[in-house]
Amino acid sequence: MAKLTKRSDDYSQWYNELVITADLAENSAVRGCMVIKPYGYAIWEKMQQELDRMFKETGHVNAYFPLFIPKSFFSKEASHVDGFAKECAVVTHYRLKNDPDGNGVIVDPDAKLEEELIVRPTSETIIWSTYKNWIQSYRDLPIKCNQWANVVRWEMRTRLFLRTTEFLWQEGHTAHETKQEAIDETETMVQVYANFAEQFMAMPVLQGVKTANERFAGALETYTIEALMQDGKALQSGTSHFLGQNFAKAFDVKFATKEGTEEYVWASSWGVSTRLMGALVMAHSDDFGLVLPPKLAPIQVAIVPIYKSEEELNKISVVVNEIVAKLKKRGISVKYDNSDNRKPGWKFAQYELQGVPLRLAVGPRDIANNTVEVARRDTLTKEVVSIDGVDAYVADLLETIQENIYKKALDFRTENTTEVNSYEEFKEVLNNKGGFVMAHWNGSAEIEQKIKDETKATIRCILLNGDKTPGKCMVTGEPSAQRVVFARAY
RNA sequence: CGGGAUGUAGCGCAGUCUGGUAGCGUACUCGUCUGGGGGGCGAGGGGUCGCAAGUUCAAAUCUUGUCAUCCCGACCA
Repeated sequence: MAKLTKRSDDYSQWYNELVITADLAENSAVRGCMVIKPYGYAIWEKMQQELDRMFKETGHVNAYFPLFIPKSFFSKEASHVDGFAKECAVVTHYRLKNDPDGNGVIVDPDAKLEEELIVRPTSETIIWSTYKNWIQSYRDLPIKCNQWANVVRWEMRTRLFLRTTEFLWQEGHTAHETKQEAIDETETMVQVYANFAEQFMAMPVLQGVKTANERFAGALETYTIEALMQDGKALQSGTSHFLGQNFAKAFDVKFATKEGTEEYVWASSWGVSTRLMGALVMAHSDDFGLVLPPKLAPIQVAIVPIYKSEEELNKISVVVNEIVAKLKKRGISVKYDNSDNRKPGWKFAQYELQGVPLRLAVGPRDIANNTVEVARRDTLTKEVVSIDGVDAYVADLLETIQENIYKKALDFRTENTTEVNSYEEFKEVLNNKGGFVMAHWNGSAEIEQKIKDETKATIRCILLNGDKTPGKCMVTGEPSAQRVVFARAY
């Protein structure tokens, strides 16, 4: 297998090669759609597992809504249509037939649907048309549903995990009695995402709200978590939307209050997608391959035996099997790779490429000395330690690695966050350094657009708990309430 | 949808200009020596050259058409 392109040579090629060679995903026969391979899917499953647990802890339940949405539902919320209309796949027919000219099958023109169906790009409309039937009184509220699903957005250009035509995600949709309750829910969920990103992905994120330009189609407020990739570009990694009463009004969802009056329901929606896989890859990995945080690694420890003869392997296996049993007892996922069709050197390189946090090697020398060689993926360092107590050692080390890669990412972000006070300085930092640029802005959509047109940088968010010192807009000199976060983004 | 490029073995590519036996690397199969960082040697299997028409004694190579993919731009989680 050839060496990866270096990040410094071509970051985007490095990413593409890494996703494929680490066996996470590949392009499929369908344009813009990917095949998530077992190793990549195993990481996604671990993400799902943790997120699902966090959703349930915060009072949510899972449900499932249809893939298809009647076209008429879509037109009910005006800004929502505007946002998604350009990227919707549409089902127009329900039957094929044999081509009378003998060229395989064709769409049967007699099987045209009376009402065309949209393949969901997101499910607000189908869900709110359903919630209408579920909600009569305040006693029916709140409703806090999540669904794990696939969605389709017909993108022009796609990249594995970062932007694909079909992708997997979860979408939470909640209905509340009061405005404040819906806002609280929106904020709770962006906090859940931030906790997940930091504690499990070891990826520091900024929390903030989007400007009107960047807001979700149909939302009154969009909260976001923004992560910084190693090439200095930002990646929106999760969003949580306060939808106000927009969808309740569009679908006529009202409830009877305690006082006997009738009110529209307040709503939120929130989601993260397989894009998180892209974030995970770009946050930690290096020129040797993937670096996975132990908490999300499908294999936390790989053990490679080094032997000449079969009897030597048997001796090693006895010792290794004990180690495996002890590690499993601690809940550590371990793979003893005693396959004989690859050489140790090949296995070392392979586990490195796939980001396995720890690799143990056991050979005749170790058997003689009662030792094992422990290699860390994050630092690429090796140590020889005693087999006695190796399980405790490994358990500690996995925690250390989790912390270390988080710290490394956090240091990187700190180094690549720059305050600027003039538009000149702003452009200079963007072009020469990248990263998050903290600058004052007058709050107008026009200036935001002008900056985007001139520099390709967008406002990633307005920090929830950032520095609130006022200043002057870097472009117009007008008053600004606080600095906002700019960056070039994926 | 605009600009650029590419379709030849599972993968990566050469061969195309100048038409004449289908090639290389890697992967795969068998044997053997090996094994503490992507092994060595020997033997072997695998391709209607994207598809369709045309020119020619002869087309991967020339002509026309067509399909697909990738990269760069506008859209986006």
